[in-house]
Amino acid sequence: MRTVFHPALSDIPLHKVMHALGSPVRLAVVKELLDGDVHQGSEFDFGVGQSTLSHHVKILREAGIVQNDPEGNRCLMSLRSAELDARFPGFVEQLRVLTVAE
Amino acid sequence: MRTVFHPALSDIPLHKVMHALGSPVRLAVVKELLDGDVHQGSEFDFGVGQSTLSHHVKILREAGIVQNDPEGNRCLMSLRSAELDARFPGFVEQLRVLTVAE
DNA sequence: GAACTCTATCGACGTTCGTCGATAATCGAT
DNA sequence: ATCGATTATCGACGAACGTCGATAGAGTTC
Repeated sequence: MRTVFHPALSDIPLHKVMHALGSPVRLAVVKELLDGDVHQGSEFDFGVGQSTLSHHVKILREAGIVQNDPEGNRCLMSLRSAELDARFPGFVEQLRVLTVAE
Repeated sequence: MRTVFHPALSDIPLHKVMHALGSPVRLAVVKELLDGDVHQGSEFDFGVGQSTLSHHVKILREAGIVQNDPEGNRCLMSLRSAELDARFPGFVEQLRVLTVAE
């Protein structure tokens, strides 16, 4: 968990963000993070194994969606709301609306 | 092109829409359709072959994003804006904003 | 009806994806 | 120092994806 690389949002094309959100598991993660809090990997249970969830989190991070900080043992993560909103204005709020509806 | 099946938007989960938009070619198609007009397959050139484009259009149709009508020889298509907006309020307008920015 | 245009489908191919289990590393608690 | 919890990485596997070229059908035009 050492070298946690977070790409600049300016490097992320829209289709990559869409692709990252195009999976039930990853969308579920994002939905949890939309409350703005910092969450830990172990609190999630979306019916996939631990290594699979870790994999999905990595994809969300590399798509610029999730901020991922190791703290002690745990995998802390949160939405990169401000940066996402600067790059894709209104998109985070839109996600909030859409995921509530589901 | 006979049996053009269009799924009900109520059957489409959000992650499927996201997945459909998670490809450069398909996003480019949608971007063109955002003007609200009816477009024809042959007017697009996104650097992929004809069969590939046809494939992508099918995916967009099956994701509920595109209305696809055969008329004579041609493959006419348009955004299912109203239905999308009913199912995912604000999303079409959001797409308009985001794709203009790119 | 012959030639041409537009499109869908097919089969193929390599690539990416989603998943798992096993392993190892790190940390906290005992 | 040991145990338990949390996580990242690895190797594997089948499934899905993106692409192509070839083919065939349906319309249009001549």
